[in-house]
Amino acid sequence: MSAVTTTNRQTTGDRPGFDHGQRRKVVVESLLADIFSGRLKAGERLIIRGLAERFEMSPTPIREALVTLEGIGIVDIAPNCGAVVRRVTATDVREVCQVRRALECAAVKLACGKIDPVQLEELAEAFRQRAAGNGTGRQANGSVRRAINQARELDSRLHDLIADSCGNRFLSRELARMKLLFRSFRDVAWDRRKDRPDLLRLPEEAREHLAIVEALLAGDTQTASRAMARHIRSGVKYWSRGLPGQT
Amino acid sequence: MSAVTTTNRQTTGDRPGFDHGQRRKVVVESLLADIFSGRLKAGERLIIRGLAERFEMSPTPIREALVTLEGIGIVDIAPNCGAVVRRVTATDVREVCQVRRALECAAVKLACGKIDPVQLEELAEAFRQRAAGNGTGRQANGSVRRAINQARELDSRLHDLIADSCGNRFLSRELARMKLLFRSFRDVAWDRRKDRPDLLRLPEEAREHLAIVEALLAGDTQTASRAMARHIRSGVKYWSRGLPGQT
DNA sequence: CGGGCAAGGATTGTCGACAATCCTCAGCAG
DNA sequence: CTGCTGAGGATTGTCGACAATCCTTGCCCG
Repeated sequence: MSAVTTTNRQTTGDRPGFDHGQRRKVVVESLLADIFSGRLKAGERLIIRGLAERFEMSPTPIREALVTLEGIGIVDIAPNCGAVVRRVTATDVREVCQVRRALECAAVKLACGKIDPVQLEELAEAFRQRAAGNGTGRQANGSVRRAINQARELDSRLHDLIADSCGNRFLSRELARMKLLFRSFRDVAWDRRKDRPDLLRLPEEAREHLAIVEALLAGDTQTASRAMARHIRSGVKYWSRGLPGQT
Repeated sequence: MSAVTTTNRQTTGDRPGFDHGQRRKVVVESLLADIFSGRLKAGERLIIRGLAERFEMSPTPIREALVTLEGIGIVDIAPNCGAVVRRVTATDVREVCQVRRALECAAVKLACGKIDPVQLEELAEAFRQRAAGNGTGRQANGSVRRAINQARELDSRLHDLIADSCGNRFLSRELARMKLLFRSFRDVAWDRRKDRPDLLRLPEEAREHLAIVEALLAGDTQTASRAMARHIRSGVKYWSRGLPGQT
């Protein structure tokens, strides 16, 4: 009955002790993958016994994994009521984006001048190609999907590059945590608007990215930070559109 | 043998089911208190069985509490090796402070104009009294302790007021999480330098706080943010002094 | 005398059973 | 027909025992 009665079979129980001390981790990662891939949707209940059967292990490590997910902020656990994939509201998106903006701007400032120019130039070239906005809205469906996936890929590469180069592991970890939340936001938004994907956003986003990369190449801290702020602010508008207004 | 064989007796096991569904929370809060009060020190091992006996409950909720603490970032869990109170290095302090600075500045900008002026004026008055620096270094020991506690109290009040007034619950929660880390940093620093407490820091800190409050009263976003940045930057110097250099 | 090795103890990680709690829904009074 | 009540089932939370793993210590061999 659950949405996750898929063909996934976790072969953790092959021989006893195989994953000893790693079970929690396995479950956390698998559930994250389920959430981001859309197999688990916001608001869905995570029933321990079911998960225990699916992962072929006892409820204990499952519970611990849910506690971990609660710490990440992607799941809510109500005492005696169980865990629920967090439901995302427009307010949530706005709030998290404000925090993300502060952190990404800090990261981009720190990273400025520390990033390998070759990689930056590579990204810049990719963004330049997409910034023109050629081919908007008259492609085949598969092509659209691919374009979006490529855009996501590039987005990830840029933000990861900045996070990894900022020289602050704690900040990098926080951004990674936030990225998890974002991916679920993004997927929710995508899901709600899959009938009319906002293709105009793609070249716009590429231009925003390009502005960041060029500022980084020029070593202009101020401009890079402002470009990042603009980029994230425009992301908020896109992601929060069509979401329920309040908690 | 443990440092926490104190007189604390947790009366959770009075009658079965009293704390049903709340045990993890109880343990988390109690352990946090132990860490911040110095009863548990950085590097100390958290042995499940011992904690289970102390809290009069089974190992399961204890383990879950440790997983929660790991998520907060105050404890490290190595698979099959157990949980250890995180050892803080100067690099850690610097890194966390950079993140905190970004968030606190964002919060103070958001909160500007939204805070009750009466409470601000109250705080301002308290800081003005302390900013003069009267009575530095020639007080009785108990008086010194009290002065420090009052300073901490005021510090908490200001930062909490800002966090609560910024209108962003997510940001507020992140700041609260970070505050937990900070309290442990602060206490570690205090512990390492208890022989020569840096009393000069107190009036300096009061002046920094005062600058923030006055900017908030004036509704000057820019100035408030800059004052906050300065305040946190000078905190880093104080806290990271005397800590081990690297991980 | 130093280094590798194995047995032992200590500790963690997992399990399945049971108690406590919440939710649903049928039955009944108003 | 509506609202309350309470029994039943489903689910969570807790427990104590056991298996797996790691660390220490003492021994043996080179």
